[in-house]
Amino acid sequence: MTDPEMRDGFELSDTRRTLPMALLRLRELVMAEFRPILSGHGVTEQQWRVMRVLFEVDEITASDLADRALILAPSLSRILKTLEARGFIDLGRSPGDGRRARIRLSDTGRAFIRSVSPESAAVYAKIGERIGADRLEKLLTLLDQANTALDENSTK
Amino acid sequence: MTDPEMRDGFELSDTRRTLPMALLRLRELVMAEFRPILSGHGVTEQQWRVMRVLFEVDEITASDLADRALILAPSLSRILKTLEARGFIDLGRSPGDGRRARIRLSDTGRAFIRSVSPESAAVYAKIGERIGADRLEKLLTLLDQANTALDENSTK
DNA sequence: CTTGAATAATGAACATGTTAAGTAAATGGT
DNA sequence: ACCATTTACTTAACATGTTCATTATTCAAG
Repeated sequence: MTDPEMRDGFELSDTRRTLPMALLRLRELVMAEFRPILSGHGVTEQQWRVMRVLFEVDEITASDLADRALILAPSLSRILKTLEARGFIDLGRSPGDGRRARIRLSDTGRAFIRSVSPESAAVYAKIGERIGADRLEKLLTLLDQANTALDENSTK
Repeated sequence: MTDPEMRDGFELSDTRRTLPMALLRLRELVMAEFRPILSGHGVTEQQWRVMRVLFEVDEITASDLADRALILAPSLSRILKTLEARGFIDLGRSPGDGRRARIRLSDTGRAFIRSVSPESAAVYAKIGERIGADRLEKLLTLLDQANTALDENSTK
């Protein structure tokens, strides 16, 4: 414990009620439900995220993929190698710009997503029920608003 | 893109509006503000989290510390070694139970926390302003409620 | 057309996440 | 007292996070 008398306005908040911890805690609880499914199919959470994005876009650059999957470029490089080795994706180069990678989900990868989707969607639905549909909606909205608020005066 | 006609009630949500992604995205934005401070003082986010908890409890077990800092036991083992090598913590064994570790923040560690606290608290306050005080409160409350909802029928 | 700066991706090094296996100390029955 | 089980922690192995350096292209002057 800290001395209760030294209150100068710059104390740290209780670790149990800070935004970063609250976000991390909930995320861990949610992912604890998904992880068994994914590992049961032999993919990590991040590999799944990458393929999910690819499932939505048909073709994308590494930078854009990294942005949308919330994965740093160096991590993505490694993940793409793994996914290509498994035949889940096709890697190429952008015709117009030789620096850019062109990434696509293969038919195998697409079939894989489809095969895991029902389980994943079912778990997500169950989570939604436990939290409560309207509460979840409010939460997503607030998260989105906070996101926008912090993203504005960013370095971009 | 997926065929729009195959809607069987088990489709995946748009990756940009799922709870795990929203939580991760906001967390990354928040931590992006803190990371420069912490790395400027030579500690990682996780090391800081561990020391923050130790700052609050004076003495704790490895398991309990792992729970409160949201760090898995194997990671914690490594982190504790690092922190001990820097002289930030004192490691011992519980007198009553030889299996349990007894972990305490050293005076050096305590002084370190105090020296970084003002910057950390200032950043947290700035984030609170950007998001809005009442919105942040609502967010923390919702996060806590969702947390409780998912934690109840857990395996414990 | 050449060269220096910017961009996209990768490689390297170390810290952490994640799961499984291993070790040592307590616990509960017999 | 003995022994199988449980508990608390540690190691190991591999994937990812994080920062910095490097390579390959492209771009932008000049």
